[in-house]
Amino acid sequence: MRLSAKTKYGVRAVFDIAYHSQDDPGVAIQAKDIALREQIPLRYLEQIFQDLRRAGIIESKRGPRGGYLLKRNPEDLSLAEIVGVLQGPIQELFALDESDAEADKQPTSHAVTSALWEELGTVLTNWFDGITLADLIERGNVLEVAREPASTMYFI
Amino acid sequence: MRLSAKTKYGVRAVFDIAYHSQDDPGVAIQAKDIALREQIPLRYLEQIFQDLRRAGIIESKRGPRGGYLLKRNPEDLSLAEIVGVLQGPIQELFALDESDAEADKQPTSHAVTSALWEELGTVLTNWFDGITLADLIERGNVLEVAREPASTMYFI
DNA sequence: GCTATACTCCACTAAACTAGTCAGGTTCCG
DNA sequence: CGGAACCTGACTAGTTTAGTGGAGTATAGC
Repeated sequence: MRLSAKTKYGVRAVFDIAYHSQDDPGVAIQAKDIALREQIPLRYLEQIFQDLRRAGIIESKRGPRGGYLLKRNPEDLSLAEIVGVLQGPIQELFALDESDAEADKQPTSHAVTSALWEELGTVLTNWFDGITLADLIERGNVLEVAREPASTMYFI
Repeated sequence: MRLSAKTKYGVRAVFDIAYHSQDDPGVAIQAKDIALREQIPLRYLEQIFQDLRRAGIIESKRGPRGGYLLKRNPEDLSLAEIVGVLQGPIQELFALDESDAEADKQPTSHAVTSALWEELGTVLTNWFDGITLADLIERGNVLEVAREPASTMYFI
């Protein structure tokens, strides 16, 4: 039940976009740069971005000076959404299968534990819902996380 | 990151022991009966019980009239311990690997997200810590979960 | 319009993990 | 001492994870 690398990468990547476009939200951040800064395999990162794009969390621009942008304001983007896209809905992480669920209507021990997992799902969902990208940006600012330049700048 | 079948089985199995030995905590509950009631493959259940026994959560009695017993009072046994044995420590579920952890000392985006996962781990740990077997027994009593007789009773 | 750049789509795979299964052994109650 | 019940460790089919790779498409800038 470990948190998957995909999710960790995804959250960090979205944070990276948000953090590096604080001043100018209109400029696209390139996957190449993100991969470099965040230590994520480029091809894998591209795959992750496809998921996030299809889910409407980011949008993409092709061609030279292309890249990725947040589709919404950081204040309106919760961790729950990002994690939900990359790992599946949080509430379902602890849910039972269909087959198990049927047995739960009778008062068996299933009824006790399934209620438990559902509560847990709710606790987690609320936690993830309560954290926005804006919160993460602020944390980054407080910690004075370096805002590294884009790789292309080195070659001007 | 789904909750594994092993954990779900394990929690239900321990609950089953606790629930069926409410009156007489000294009597051993047999794996065969638990497997039957809780719909768990017997051989797999035995494997789970070995983990729990080695972790000091339950103890076993061999031979005829053998079976499994809680090693502690239900009030002193938290969900955190059971889940911790079967899935690994809860705090580590969201933790990073060694390799990632090194990068976190510098103020990079890693520092932001790793702090996040640590907080999440703490939230979860606290939640699991706060639920004891005694709580589950009470829930079972409230729901009037049937206390089925041992299978051996059918053959007297 | 050409071309380099950057995203896009789809297929593939090695390694790890999950959810069991199986065979044979040990203990100990009656 | 027989058989009920737990004990130990190996084994495996199927799934998931964490990538890699190739070929294609859109576009900015000359």
